[in-house]
Amino acid sequence: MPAATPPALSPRKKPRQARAAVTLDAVYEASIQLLVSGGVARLTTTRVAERAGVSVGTMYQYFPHKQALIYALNERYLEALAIRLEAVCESHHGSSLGDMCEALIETYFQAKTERADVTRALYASVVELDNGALVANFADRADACTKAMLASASDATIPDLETVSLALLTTIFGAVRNAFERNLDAGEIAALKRQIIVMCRAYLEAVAGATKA
Amino acid sequence: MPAATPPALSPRKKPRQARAAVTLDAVYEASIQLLVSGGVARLTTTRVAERAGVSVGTMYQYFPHKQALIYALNERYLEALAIRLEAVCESHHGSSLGDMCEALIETYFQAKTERADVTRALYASVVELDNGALVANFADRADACTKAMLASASDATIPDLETVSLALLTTIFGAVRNAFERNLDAGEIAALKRQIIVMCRAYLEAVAGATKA
DNA sequence: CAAATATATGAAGGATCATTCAGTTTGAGG
DNA sequence: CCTCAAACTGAATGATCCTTCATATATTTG
Repeated sequence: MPAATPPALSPRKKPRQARAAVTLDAVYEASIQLLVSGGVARLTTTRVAERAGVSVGTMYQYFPHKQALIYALNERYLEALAIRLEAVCESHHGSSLGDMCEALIETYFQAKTERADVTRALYASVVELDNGALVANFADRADACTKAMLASASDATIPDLETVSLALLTTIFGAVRNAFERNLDAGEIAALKRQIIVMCRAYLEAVAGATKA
Repeated sequence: MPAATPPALSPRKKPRQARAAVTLDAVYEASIQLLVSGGVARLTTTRVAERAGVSVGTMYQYFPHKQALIYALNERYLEALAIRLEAVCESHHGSSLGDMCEALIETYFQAKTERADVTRALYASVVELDNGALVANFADRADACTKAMLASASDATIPDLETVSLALLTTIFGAVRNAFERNLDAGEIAALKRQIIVMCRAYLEAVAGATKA
């Protein structure tokens, strides 16, 4: 179930014709490019329209205001990210805790670093809006699929799944974010990723209850 | 050694008389209040001046532009935070790895949550400026004192101190940041803190080489 | 093909703000 | 008490930017 977008931030209308969809995509793409190249400061309605090759008025047919545009950008991004996480979690049902850890971390790091500039741009853009609902929805989905995965582990049972799952995700998400804040390069991030894997595995082993089989 | 503030962001002049110092403090205080109450959007030069009880012109005697003010706010905050981290690290030289972990995490969580509104406000304000130097300086200090502490552990020796220390701090800093993003309440944060302690201890044990004594 | 609907245009309105500077007040040193 | 520098004032300036709307064009439908 996709996030329940707050009415004040939801798009004005949906495109019904093909060219409208093209326009919308152009607007999204232009927005990302501007965010990447110059941060939130460069994201101007005029500039977005210009780069997208449409007029300002057109944008306002799809978004009631600039915030709604930024909101939509983040919504799309988080939706895609959530889908990837859900996919990897589901594909690892029944695995060992260690494999789950590794898969989860690899996937998240991969998703965040494969287009580092976009990641960075969106991290920054979030400040412009009330992202509570957005983050909450994403977090809920991530929590849910992670818990389901962990509960299906073949080698151990985890007590207090709720807490452990939260700690695990908070660590992974946070570590990546901090890595971006520190401006670590690709090599350093890769090294960090390996350490986080070691750390999370050690954590799960420490909290895992009765070892199966 | 305090950060080498980039010239473009450094204060215009330092106060020489007592009243000037009072003014500066009022400006800082007003800025924080505004940030807390309404986010970056409410941080207007006019509003800051008004709430601080001074005129706009006065502010511009101390800060070349608004960015410099925000920069100074974050600089002060990170300076205080770095000092606290350095203190706790130094006071735990010779302790066990487990105790170090706990102390570091307790201190950082405490520092960040005792005035959660301010923490949140500053997290958001950072987007307005090029905080690279600021973050880098803070990170270097945190890395340095953490490494020194870990190297002095009484119970074990850690190989690849550089990498391990980075992973440890990235995890702790990141987890806290993510907790704020998720809007966790005090109770949930406390629970998270306990898990992070368990996790980091398990990590250090996993990577610790030759156990001493 | 004609009416209805969807999409696009972009100049103009209106509001907000950062920043300046010419002039005033306050405090310190002699 | 007098002088000079430091500190302070706040209206005015200039620039930016979001948003609207009257109008025009394209597409679909009947």
